[in-house]
Amino acid sequence: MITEEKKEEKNLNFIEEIIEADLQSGKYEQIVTRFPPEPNGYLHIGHASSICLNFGLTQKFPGYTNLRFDDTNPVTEDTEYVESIKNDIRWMGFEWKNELYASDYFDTLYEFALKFINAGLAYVDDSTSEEIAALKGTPTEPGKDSPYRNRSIEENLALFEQMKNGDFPDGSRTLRAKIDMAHINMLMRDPILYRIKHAHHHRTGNKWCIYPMYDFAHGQSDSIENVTHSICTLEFAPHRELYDWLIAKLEIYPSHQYEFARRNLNYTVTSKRKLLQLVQDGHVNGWDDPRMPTLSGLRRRGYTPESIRDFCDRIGVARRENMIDVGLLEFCVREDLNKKALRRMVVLDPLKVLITNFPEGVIEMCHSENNPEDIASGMREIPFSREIFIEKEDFLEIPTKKYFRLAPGKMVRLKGAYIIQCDDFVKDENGEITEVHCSYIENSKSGQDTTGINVKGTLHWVSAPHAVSVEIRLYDRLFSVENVSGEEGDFKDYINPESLSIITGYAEPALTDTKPGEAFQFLRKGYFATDTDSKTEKPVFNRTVTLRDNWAKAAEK
RNA sequence: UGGCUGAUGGUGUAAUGGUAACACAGGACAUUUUGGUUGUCUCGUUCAAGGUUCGAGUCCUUGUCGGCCAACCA
Repeated sequence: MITEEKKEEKNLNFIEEIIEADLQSGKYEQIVTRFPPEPNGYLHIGHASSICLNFGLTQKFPGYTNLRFDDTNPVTEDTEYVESIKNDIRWMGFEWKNELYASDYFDTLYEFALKFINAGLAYVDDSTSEEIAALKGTPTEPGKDSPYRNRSIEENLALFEQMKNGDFPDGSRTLRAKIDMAHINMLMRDPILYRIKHAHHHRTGNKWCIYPMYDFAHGQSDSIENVTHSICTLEFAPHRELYDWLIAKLEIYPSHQYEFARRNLNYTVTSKRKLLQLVQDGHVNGWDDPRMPTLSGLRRRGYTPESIRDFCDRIGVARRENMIDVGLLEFCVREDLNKKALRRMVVLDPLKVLITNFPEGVIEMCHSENNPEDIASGMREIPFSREIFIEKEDFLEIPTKKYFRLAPGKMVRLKGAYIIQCDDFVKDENGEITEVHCSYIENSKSGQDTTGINVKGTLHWVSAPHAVSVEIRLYDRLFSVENVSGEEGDFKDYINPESLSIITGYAEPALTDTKPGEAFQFLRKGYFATDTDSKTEKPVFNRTVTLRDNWAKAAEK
């Protein structure tokens, strides 16, 4: 027990190690982190890592986590996204201390800009974006000073005031920091601090027509909020130098930035730009399409927050490039659902079976456990009759070796009911098997079997007259290649055309009592979740994930 | 010809100068009224070359390979 605890404490990721050291040295008594989404899209599985990291840190160490919307670009942002983001974070099981917005600081940020101008550290540049780019240089060549770089403080003040007042059109002027056009770090070559955008902002409305850039808003917001550990992804590492420089020159609270590698999942994309395109071009049915790697899509698909948190724990946090197998995500949801999901029998591809020695018109009730992993979930009744459906793939005219399902002369157990033996089958003119004739073995009923017969196969089934038709949506991976962004050309060329197929299934009556979001295991078929489209008269289910299938694996070889 | 950053089984993550480990994936067996679950076993790893050291995945040097950096995006 003691060694186990010790081990758990010892296995810290690199950020936790930094925090542990900061706490131990007395640098901080508590930590403050923040989750800083831009409200320009829905949260996806990659964000889940960041959420678990930022919120998890302040569960593990003293302190708290804020939610801060990084809303400095009004043209792409919207309250719809704000709401979905808040909803998704709560669904994941986390609660923020303060709900904050970078736009709350626009006045302060404007003051900061003035301070910079007065200190001779910022200037208004009349150059076009092309001119700015041309003078910027390249990673190997230094840039050149803008002709507007040495305006007087008074002129800069006046011009910036006019920018704020809306005297200039979009793109005509910017406010730039005066740092060093020859700096080895491109981001330090007089970065743009403010730009003109005559656009309506989702929170400040039309109050502003100039908006701060990320670099002049993010670190400043961190500082205003006394964020101790500002955690972001690796591509922001070069920004850190600017982050620190701005805070130092402003002489404000020194937050510190730490970067970790974003988590990449194979067979999927996690770029808001690409996800937006999938939605807008109609390749999927919205942000919450169950094929989407968005949290709302995963939720609708049937993934549980527990399984996603477990996934994030397992993949950990590091600084190296990675490509995580979606198989791990699937493992996590199976493990969670195995404990929770009620078992139901649903035939997806029916084949009629006639129990020839079972009396016509008789209905016999069978019983089966709702979940063998959870005795408390109880039992349910299942009607049995002379005519049932089994899965087409569960009968073979000529069985292959090691096939222990139904075949002429063979016996199988019907789950929760009788052992049956196949006596005969019927083919249509196309050679298609349309019906199988069996006889049930007396005294072999589940729970009161006195026959001593041992069968290898157990099949799921449903009584034909009692079968309820339900809509079932089967999903496959959205992309057919492992590393979508590693491929040439348009990523949409790699969309899997068979990512969705809709079929009708035949369910036992107990399944009809369901509400959207509920999870079931369809015996031998997989985990399914009731869809938001589901109605009492027409239930709809999404396949979350199939069961592990060793037989299918063996059959492939 | 630049800067920053990284490299441990197929994948992801540990090992903080002292026996390279855990999980997933793969394979085998057992159990099983779900070919599920569970259990047992198994496979396989330090980018390379030098150096320091009694001892190097870890420290040093050089090299190789990967990622990121020239949006009025974040």
